[in-house]
Amino acid sequence: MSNGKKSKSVTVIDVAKKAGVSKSTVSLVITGSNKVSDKARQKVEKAIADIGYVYNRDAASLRSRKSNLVAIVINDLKNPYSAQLAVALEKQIRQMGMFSMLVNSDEDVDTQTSLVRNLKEYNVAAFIICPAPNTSAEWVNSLVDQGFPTVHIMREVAGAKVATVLPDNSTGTKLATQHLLTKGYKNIAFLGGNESISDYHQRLSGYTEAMTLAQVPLSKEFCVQSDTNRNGGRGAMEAILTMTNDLEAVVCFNDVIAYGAIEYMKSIGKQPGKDIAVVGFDDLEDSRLMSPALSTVHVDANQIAIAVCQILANINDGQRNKILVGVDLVERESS
Amino acid sequence: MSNGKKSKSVTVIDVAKKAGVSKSTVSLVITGSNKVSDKARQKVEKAIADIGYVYNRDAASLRSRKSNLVAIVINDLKNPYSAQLAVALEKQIRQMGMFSMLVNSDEDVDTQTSLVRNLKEYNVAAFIICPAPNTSAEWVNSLVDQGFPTVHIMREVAGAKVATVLPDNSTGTKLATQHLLTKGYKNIAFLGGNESISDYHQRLSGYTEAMTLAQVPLSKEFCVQSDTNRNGGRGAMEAILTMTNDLEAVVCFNDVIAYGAIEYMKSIGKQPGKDIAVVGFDDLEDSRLMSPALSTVHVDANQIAIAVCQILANINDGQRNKILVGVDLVERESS
DNA sequence: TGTTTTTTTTGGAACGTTCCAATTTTGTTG
DNA sequence: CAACAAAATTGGAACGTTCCAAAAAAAACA
Repeated sequence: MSNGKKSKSVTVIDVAKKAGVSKSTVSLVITGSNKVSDKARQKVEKAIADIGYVYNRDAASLRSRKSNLVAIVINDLKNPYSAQLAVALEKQIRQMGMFSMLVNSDEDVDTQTSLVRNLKEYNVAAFIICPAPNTSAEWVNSLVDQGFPTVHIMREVAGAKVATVLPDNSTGTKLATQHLLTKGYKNIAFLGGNESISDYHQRLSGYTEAMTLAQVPLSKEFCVQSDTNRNGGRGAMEAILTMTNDLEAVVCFNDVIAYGAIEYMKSIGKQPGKDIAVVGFDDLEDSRLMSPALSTVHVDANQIAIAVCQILANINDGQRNKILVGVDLVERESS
Repeated sequence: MSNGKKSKSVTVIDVAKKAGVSKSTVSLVITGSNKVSDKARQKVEKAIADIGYVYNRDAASLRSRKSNLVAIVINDLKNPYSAQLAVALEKQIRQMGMFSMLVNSDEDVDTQTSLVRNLKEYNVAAFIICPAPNTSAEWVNSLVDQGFPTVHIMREVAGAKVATVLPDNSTGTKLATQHLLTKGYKNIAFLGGNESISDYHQRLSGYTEAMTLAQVPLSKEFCVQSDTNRNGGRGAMEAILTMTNDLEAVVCFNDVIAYGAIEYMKSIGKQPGKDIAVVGFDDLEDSRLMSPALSTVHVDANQIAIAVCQILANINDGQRNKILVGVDLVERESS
């Protein structure tokens, strides 16, 4: 890519000449001002089309000190829920008249740091970040203090003074667990996830709360941590089934874990929903389509995106709220 | 997001003052020039750190007419293979010293048009596009003619004069089909996909070529088109199984289709790999992890990303090559 | 040391836009 | 139609950087 240098470009002055007006008028038309006559506007618009003019946002942004670029820093694009969320955010941001750019930290905090450093140089108007593990509160706070409007999603960073949008994790697993309890199961395990991410604690607490409320004794062996991928779910299910024969149901940290768990069950001839009930978390598209369809906690990505944009729209008020987005239990064949 | 306007910023001049040199020297340090003394460089670097200076790429890009932003326009981020590809591209682009921004057209050609129009305004150095269905050759050609280095990936646009990187689709399905033929199967169907995307034809042709070479008669009913998602695969398998009882094996348009097909098979008590052999295309991570593991055609996203970057690095030579990236058949339990 | 060569540093102009204050045009009113 | 108010238009300055040609400093040489 030798350099990416462009030859000389068509500017607002060329447009002005062609349209027989001043560059200022052209600028007013471009920025959609209402203090320009229809006649002038039409002349300018025609000239722009004729001459093949391309707006230069670098110049505009330099001069006006404004930007309509919103950066979305996703932790792991390969995760289907992250992708879904990214798409929802992109759509919502575009509806605000902003332009979104997506980057992927790949769960690596150094990559995240480097990405954000670069994005600052590009003069982004706001950051939407799903923080990588080990993101430090100091780093986040300094970003905010530098004046960059910032919203965290999905995960909390302890000690960070930043607006955050989360699904109501604990209510989700609580609903899931109560659903299983209502069906009469007592030996219910909590499967997968691991302590290094904030939502693990929240989801685990919903499970323990429901169990405690129902006065069902908790056992440590019934909480098996794992990597948050399919393999992790498979391994976690294997681990628990080697420990006990009485398992009746599992609440999984997320759908992908549930997929792995179900796979292991099937491989040893156990039927999900019959031999062992399974509930997931996220409600990925596949969960509805698979067979047996997976019961799961639905987290609406659009609602999260909307909440994020509401915060961004009012961020100058200095709000640093935490918004919990509601979740629903979706009962399907696996429970 | 009222506006995103920043207060007055620390500039290269402030750094110069602090370091006791001229702004030109600061600029040389920032851009990594080698014609600056170590002493000066150190002073500048210290000043930058002390004063909290942030490089303004808008100004730099305006003045230098260069950019190191590469736009990746993905057709459908929710598709797991697309996400994998996006991540691989991002990584490779970063290794070139460029910065990538990702946007999603969601298979909609109007969205794609609008995104690219915007990205031009942001002065991107290059476009990597996985074209949405119905992308017109004129549009692509005009983009290229305007001087924007452009590479298409995964899909061809008929008549477009643009560098393109594709997996060797026809070889992939040919290998898959020959593998099934070698196992002694004759009644082999081609499942899923649809004519509106260019790779469908290529993958179908690999299948027909292998069948023809082996002198196995082709039947039209054995090519069932479908949506390219899990549901589509399920429906396609159902459709073919209501037509015939003799089906021995299927070559699927991609892995996701294969997942749906397998799901339907299981739901009616047929075992993939035993009753009917199944081969996919893409080699998603799940294909290796699922049970039975899916035989499939492996398409290495990293290789595609590398090929794309090679083209970008030499694009000023006016190359508009088509690069076919090699594929491998991965034999697993499903066949 | 004086002279030449090489390396390093420098101030002003330029990139394409928006802002601003001032000017011109248009519209309104008595 | 004159006098004023409102609306529309305008040219120059500014945003923060890089480029360039020229000056200054350092190094090399006789």
